[in-house]
Amino acid sequence: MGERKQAPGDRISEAEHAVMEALWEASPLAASEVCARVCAANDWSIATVKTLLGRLVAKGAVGTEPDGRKFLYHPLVERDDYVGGESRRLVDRLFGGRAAPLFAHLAENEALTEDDLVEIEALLREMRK
Amino acid sequence: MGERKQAPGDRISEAEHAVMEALWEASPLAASEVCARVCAANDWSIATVKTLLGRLVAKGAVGTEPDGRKFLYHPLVERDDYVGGESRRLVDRLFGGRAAPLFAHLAENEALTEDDLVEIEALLREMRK
DNA sequence: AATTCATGTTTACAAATGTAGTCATAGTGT
DNA sequence: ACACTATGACTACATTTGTAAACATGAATT
Repeated sequence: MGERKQAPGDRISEAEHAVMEALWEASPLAASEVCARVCAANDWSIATVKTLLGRLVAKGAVGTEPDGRKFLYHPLVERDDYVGGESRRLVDRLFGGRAAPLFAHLAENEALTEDDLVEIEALLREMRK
Repeated sequence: MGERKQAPGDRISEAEHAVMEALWEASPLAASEVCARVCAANDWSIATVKTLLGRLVAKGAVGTEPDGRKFLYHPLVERDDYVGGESRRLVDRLFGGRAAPLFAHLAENEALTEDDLVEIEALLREMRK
């Protein structure tokens, strides 16, 4: 059967997610390199990053490979899976699993740019093909 | 400028959200009535519901009106505002504020039903009008 | 060899969250 | 009047999260 990317209870928290983004953008990275990419934006210290990395490893979302005396970290969860899971959760929780109301909401809130509209139209045509 | 429905730090948690859904569906409700609607589904006791209601009142998301010796609870936050805010947060956090990639994701994961497609197409036409 | 530095590990601690018990109090039934 | 019962308020407590310091260890530098 399918692959289990992550234990179900081990959700990635919001702070952890910022670290994941760094690793998805480039990996493997050392803790210091992750900090270089996220500490300023989030006003974190290296200690915080180390904690978050440790928790992500514990959750099975990040893997390590030794590099000399230190570790390099790399994602074990794919961004697509995470993002898809989170999107799905939101749609399930707020819209009873239906995507159309979400879309309607974004439209109402003017969260849709002209580019979005064009892209979505293209996607729709693609799906209809 | 715009209205501030809720202090920014006072997010509604997931458990609290279930209570809000009950109140959005029908209000005002007594605590026991809320429990009647959510306790079974979430395997909660009345005590849990009372705690959640108390927290929601503290957060300013729910208001009370006395009814004899008890309270009736009603939402102070509109569902549309909550849902819109959460949707926006997700799109911002995961898709850099762009809705199209979210849409693409839902499409990929087959999270879009035929009905969704039809509705979204209609919405698009509406926006183009 | 001694000092410094980077790094992973352990520990810390407050706030939020999930879940619920206890307590005081005010009606209800008898 | 008195025992129950429903109810809101207060208290409780484990877990998760955000944020970080302390510590041990091994490498780098002098």
